[in-house]
Amino acid sequence: MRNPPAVFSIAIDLAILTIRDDRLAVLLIERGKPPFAGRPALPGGFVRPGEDLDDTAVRELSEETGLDGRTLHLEQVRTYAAPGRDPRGAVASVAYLAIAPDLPVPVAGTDAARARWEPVDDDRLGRPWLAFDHDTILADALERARAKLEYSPLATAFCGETFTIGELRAVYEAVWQVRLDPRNFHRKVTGVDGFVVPTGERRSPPTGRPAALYRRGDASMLYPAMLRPGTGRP
Amino acid sequence: MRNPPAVFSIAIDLAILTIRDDRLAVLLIERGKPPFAGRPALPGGFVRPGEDLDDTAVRELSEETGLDGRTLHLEQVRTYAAPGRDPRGAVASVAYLAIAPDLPVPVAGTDAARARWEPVDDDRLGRPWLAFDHDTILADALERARAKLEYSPLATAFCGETFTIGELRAVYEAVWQVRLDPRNFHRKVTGVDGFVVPTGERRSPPTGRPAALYRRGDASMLYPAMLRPGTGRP
DNA sequence: GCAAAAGTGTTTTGCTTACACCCATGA
DNA sequence: TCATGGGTGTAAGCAAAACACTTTTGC
Repeated sequence: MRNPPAVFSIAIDLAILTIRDDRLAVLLIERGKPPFAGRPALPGGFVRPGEDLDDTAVRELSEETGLDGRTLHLEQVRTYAAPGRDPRGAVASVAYLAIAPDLPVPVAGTDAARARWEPVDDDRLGRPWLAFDHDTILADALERARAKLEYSPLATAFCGETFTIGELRAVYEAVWQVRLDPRNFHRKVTGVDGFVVPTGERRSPPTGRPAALYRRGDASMLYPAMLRPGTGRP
Repeated sequence: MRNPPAVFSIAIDLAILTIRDDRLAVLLIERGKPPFAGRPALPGGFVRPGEDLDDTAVRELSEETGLDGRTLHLEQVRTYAAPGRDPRGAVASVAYLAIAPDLPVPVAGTDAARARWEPVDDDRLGRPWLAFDHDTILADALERARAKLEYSPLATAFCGETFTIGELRAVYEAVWQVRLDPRNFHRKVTGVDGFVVPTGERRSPPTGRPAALYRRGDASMLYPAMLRPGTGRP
């Protein structure tokens, strides 16, 4: 054939996000060998024969963090295959976004010793940081998460089984990097049909009135949407 | 290595959408050889060595339709790599969504003889239709287009350089498969900052008052958004 | 004049915002 | 009783939906 197809390995790279200390954090590993030895990178690994992409994502999530990808939110973001993006050769990367509740610490696992949570902020994303093109991948995954908070119940994936409205608000504030009015937020969230349902339980904060506990409802889309402030005009 | 990476060819498959006779249409080719010989399929082809995914998409678009991908809207949707999705072996497919103005007919090109526009409706998408997993790919690409009409000026990509508000409304109606109130639509569209700008010209329809012509503005996001009706509650 | 499409005005209803205010708890 | 976060009330402003109405063309 005059124009033979290129041949690729396909890697899955995971942007695993959580909220720690009210700040957005991403799980990174320190690369042990070249290329980019010693540099932080998104965890990931190669698709094996007979595996679908989602399977690889679940497996890598488990191997790198001990997290169970079948119970976590996990979604494909996009694919990167620019020539030269991986010095080792033709490697396409399929990026996945994963959302985890606040965890004690990266759990034991094959590669967990090299893993750590790192805070993410717009400042850090503006400067070169991660190995390969992982800065771009992280930025794209984060933008996906930011957008999906608006019209999907994704924010609940950052929370445990039950959560308070205040915790849910902390998720929105950390991911969007904005301050939201607690009073309006409360009304908005509880007014969206199927977003959260009260459990009847309460939880006492360190100080202050106990907050009602909620669990995730069955809505897959939010209506009305939780629109980001500032997306509008000046 | 105990778990060697799988090796893939990567294909680009294009969901090229346009509006013809006020109906949404997709460009399909008839497959000439097995697998799926004689079945309709999305146009596409393999990534070549040294090519980035976007480059392949632009090249294939040109080869199959004569369209210039550099002037058209073209965006990656997602990647499919389920084992067995291509009987020929390990082929991953990166789906692209392309939007074209109404064209006379698929233009001459390498494979253009096999290409044709086919109307798309929800009815047809419900039944098996295309080769490979292209039904799924088309459905995902279409949903992407439907969603982006809400918050981006994507609809203008279906129109020529200049267009009337009525033509723009026809785009929304065809893609969303709904009827929109012409009067409210007019006000909404012209009220969105940077969506459309008047050229000062007019165009006479077969019958009726001449409509003002507009061209695309410089907004990249719409505010307020053009929300789909019916997404809400009953 | 008539049909057809363009475009404006008006009213109702619902969501967002801003902010005052009350509630329940630990120290 | 005070600080702190939880939660409700209210009013202004904007946007969407529904629909009456006027404008401007071809025939």
